[in-house]
Amino acid sequence: METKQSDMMGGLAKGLRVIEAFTVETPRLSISEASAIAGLDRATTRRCLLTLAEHGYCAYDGKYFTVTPRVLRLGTGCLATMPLPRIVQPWLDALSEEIGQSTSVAILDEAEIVYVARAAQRKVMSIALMPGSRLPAYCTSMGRVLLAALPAETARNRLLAAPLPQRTPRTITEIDRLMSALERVRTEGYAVVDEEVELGLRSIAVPIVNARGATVAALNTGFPASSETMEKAQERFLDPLLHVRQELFRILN
Amino acid sequence: METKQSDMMGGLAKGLRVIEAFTVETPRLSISEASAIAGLDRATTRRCLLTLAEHGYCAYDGKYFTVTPRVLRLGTGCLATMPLPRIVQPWLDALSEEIGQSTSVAILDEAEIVYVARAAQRKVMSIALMPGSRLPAYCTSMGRVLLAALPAETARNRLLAAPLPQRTPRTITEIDRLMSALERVRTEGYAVVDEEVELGLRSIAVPIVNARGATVAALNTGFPASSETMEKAQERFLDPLLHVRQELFRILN
DNA sequence: TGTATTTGTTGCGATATCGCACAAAGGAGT
DNA sequence: ACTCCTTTGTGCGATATCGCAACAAATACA
Repeated sequence: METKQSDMMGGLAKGLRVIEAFTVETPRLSISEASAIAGLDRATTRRCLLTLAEHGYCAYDGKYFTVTPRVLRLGTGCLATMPLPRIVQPWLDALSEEIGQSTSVAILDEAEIVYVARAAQRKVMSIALMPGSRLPAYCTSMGRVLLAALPAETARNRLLAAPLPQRTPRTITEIDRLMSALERVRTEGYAVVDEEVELGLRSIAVPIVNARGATVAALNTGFPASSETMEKAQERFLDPLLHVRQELFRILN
Repeated sequence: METKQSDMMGGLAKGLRVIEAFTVETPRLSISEASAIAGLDRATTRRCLLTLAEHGYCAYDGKYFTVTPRVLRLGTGCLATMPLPRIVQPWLDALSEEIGQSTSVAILDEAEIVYVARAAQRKVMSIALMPGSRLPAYCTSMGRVLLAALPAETARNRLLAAPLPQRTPRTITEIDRLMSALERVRTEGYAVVDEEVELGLRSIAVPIVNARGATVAALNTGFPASSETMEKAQERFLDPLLHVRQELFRILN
C-alpha cells in the first residue's frame, strides 16, 4: 500500500508544504521567500499561493502573503475531533485546583509535543501555552513520557532528526543521555524535568494509557523551581498525578 | 489577478476540501464518505487521502481515515502567527479575575467566530471552548460585534449564506431582526446576547479596535443567566469590558 | 442462499500541472 | 541616467493528474 507513486498527488503535498512555511517567525512571505522555505520552484510556489488565496486560506496584498483564520479550519478539525480534551478537562481542572499548579495534557507529533488541554494557574513560563501550542519533546517532561512509550530505536531516530538546542544550562542535549533518561522513565513510570525548558520551571509528567495499554497522551504539572528539592516536590505532586492517571485509565474505553 | 485559471492548482484545492471533511461529527471517514462530503470523485478522494496519509496528515487503518496531530501544524501557523493572543492574554486573565467570569477574545471567519484567547472561570457552557474553537456569529455576542463592524451588505450576505438554526427559544433567526440587532450594536458600541446560544448562558461583547480604527477582534464575557435582569448584569460587566477595550486600544500599534 | 447495492481499486485518455528558461519589472547603489 | 541584482510573471513541452467507466470485493437485504 505504501508509496504507490500513481496514487500520490504532488500538487497537494506541495501546497501543504507552502502552508507550513508560514510560522511565527515568518508570518508574511513573498513568493520567493515561500519558495525558498518550502524548497519548491518559484513558479509552483506562486501557483500554490494564488490557489490558497483564491480559496480564502491566504491574503495577498500584491507583494506579501499571510495566512487567514480559514486555515484554522484545517487544523481544528483534528483538535475538535479528539474526544480526549473534553474527557480530561474536568480532571485537569480538579487536579490543578488540588495541587495549586498548572496542569496540561499533550500528545506527540514527531519530535514535538502538542498541548491538547490545559488548566492554567499562575504564570510560570514566559511563553503562553494553549491547546495547539508546541514544545520540543526532548526537554519536556511530557515529551520524555511520550518518547519513552515508543520503541527505543524510533525514539532515537526522532531525536536525531530534530534540533536539540541547549535551552538552559541544565538542558540535556546528548543523545545517549537522553536515551538513558527515557529508559529511566520506562522503569519509573514518570518523567521529571528540572529547568531544562526554561530557567525557573520544573515539571513532572505521567503517561495516559488506554485500555489496550497504549500510551495515548501525557499528563503533567509545571511548577516554579524553588529552594525545595525536586524530591520534595515529587512527593507533593506525583501521587495526585498518578491518581488522575488511574482515573483516566478506568474511563478510556 | 483574480481567477486566472492557469494559475490554479486543482489538486491542492481538492485536498483541502478533503481535510475539511473531517469534523467533530465525522472524525473517521471511509473513502466513499469523504468523497460524498467533499463532493469529489471517489478516485480523486482516495488519491487525496493516500497522499495525506503518506505525508503524515492522516492515519489509515485499511478502512477508515482519521486526521493526525500533524494537521495542527497547518492551522497553528496562523494562531501562532497572530500577536493578538499573546497581547490580550494578561488582560483577559486580570479581567476574568476581576469580574469572576470567563472572558474570551475571538475573530471572524466568514459567518463564524474563532476563539483566539480565553480565560476560563467556572463552566457555564456545555461545550468546552478553547483557542481555535468556532461558534456561529449570528447568535453570539462577539459574532454580533464583529459582523457589525462590516458594511451592512457584507454582513447580510454572510448571514444569508450561513445556516441560522434556532438553538434556543430565544435565538433570533430572522435576517431583518439580526440586521436590526447589528445596527443597534453599531450605535451602542457593544452587543448583548441573552440565552440565544444555549439556555442559561448570557454574554456581553465589545469590539477590539486598532490604531487605524478597524475592528480586529471582539472581547466578551459569558456568565450564567440568573434572576438578575440583563440590565443589572450589564451594569456589572460592561464597564470592566470597556476599560480593557480602552487599554488594548492604547497598546495595539 | 442468491441478488442488489455499496465501496474500493485500476486503466486510460483528455486535460492540467510543473519546472525550466526567459522576459519584464522593480530597487539599490553609483 | 546607468548597471547590477533580485523578484515576479509567463510560454511551453514533458509529465502527472483526474474523472469516467469498468471491474472486483465487500456488505446489505430478502
